[in-house]
Amino acid sequence: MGRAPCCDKANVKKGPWSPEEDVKLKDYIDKYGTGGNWIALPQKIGLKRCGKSCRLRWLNYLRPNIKHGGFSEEEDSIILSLYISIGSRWSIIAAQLPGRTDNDIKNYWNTKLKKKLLGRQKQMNRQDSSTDSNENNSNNKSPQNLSNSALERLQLHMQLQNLQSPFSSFYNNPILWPKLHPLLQSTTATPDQNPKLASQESFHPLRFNTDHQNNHIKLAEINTGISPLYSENVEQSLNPAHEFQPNFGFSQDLRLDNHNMDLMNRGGSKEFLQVGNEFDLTNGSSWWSEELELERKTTSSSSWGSASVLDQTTEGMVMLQDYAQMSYHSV
DNA sequence: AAGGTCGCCAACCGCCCAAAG
DNA sequence: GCTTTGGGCGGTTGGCGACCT
Repeated sequence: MGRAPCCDKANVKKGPWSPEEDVKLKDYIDKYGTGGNWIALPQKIGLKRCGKSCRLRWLNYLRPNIKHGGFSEEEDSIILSLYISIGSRWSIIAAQLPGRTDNDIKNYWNTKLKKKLLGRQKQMNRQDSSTDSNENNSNNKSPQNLSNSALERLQLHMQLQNLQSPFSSFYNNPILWPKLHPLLQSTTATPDQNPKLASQESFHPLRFNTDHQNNHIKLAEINTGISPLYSENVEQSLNPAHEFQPNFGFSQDLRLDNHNMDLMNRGGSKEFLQVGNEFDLTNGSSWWSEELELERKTTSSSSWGSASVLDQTTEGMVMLQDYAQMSYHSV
């Protein structure tokens, strides 16, 4: 036997909300709040709506300071980088974009942004194949080992690497970097504060060596500097890489950023940040493995399709390893 | 002008999870 | 420790307008 429905479906109105219904709901919540019980709310107001429907209407439309449409390129970048990093967790992504709802972002992604980016990818693939059709192209990894979701995210990531516009700011903005150790996402410095950093031509916080045969990722190098091109919200310069303390002694130089708190809360352990650390992606003990487990769990019913658990694990590993190589390999 | 197709987006559905009883 | 319940979430649907043939 299934769960009892949350409301009497027969006596509940469905479909678009009328302006009168909107006014009723908004006025009530403005005056009295939700009362912590959405299910009881419509009865109190005299609306023939399901409580969940009221909640959705409020959150997605009536709530103050909601923005609709007109996504900026910066917002595009944030959505994209977070999608690559965490997948379709729209509520988390929405939390990084004030005024945006998860529904809005989801719709925007599905109808516009994804097509925009994958369209560019196809265009580029065509160019690649016309100029170099016989050569093995690392961007065209065999798809049979990857789910659509994973493949899509890989494609988008590679897309990002190759695009100069409109996401050229992506690699200059640590906040937008995908799935780094969270503490490393939140720090900033200017070239004049740290000339050493200013001389860097490019910057990647972590570099990994990957061992495909043994399913390991090894942290080969940590660069505690920051992109010299990124100078927003400057707080202080960072220790150069050689001052990095293996026991994580630099933690006080790093700033937690409320904007990124969600990601940080999900984030990794201090042990992650030690050169030479190896991560066996199959044993469930590392940050990567936790991410992988989360990935597997949250996508098991949809994105991974009907693949077996073993396949899913392998698939996730392939993705993470390739991801580490592509994202963090030194230049 | 009319019918068909496509794209967008508000809203619904059903599942999961945590809190309450 | 269990069942029930409501909130939250992501996937999907359906209506509608714009565009195409």
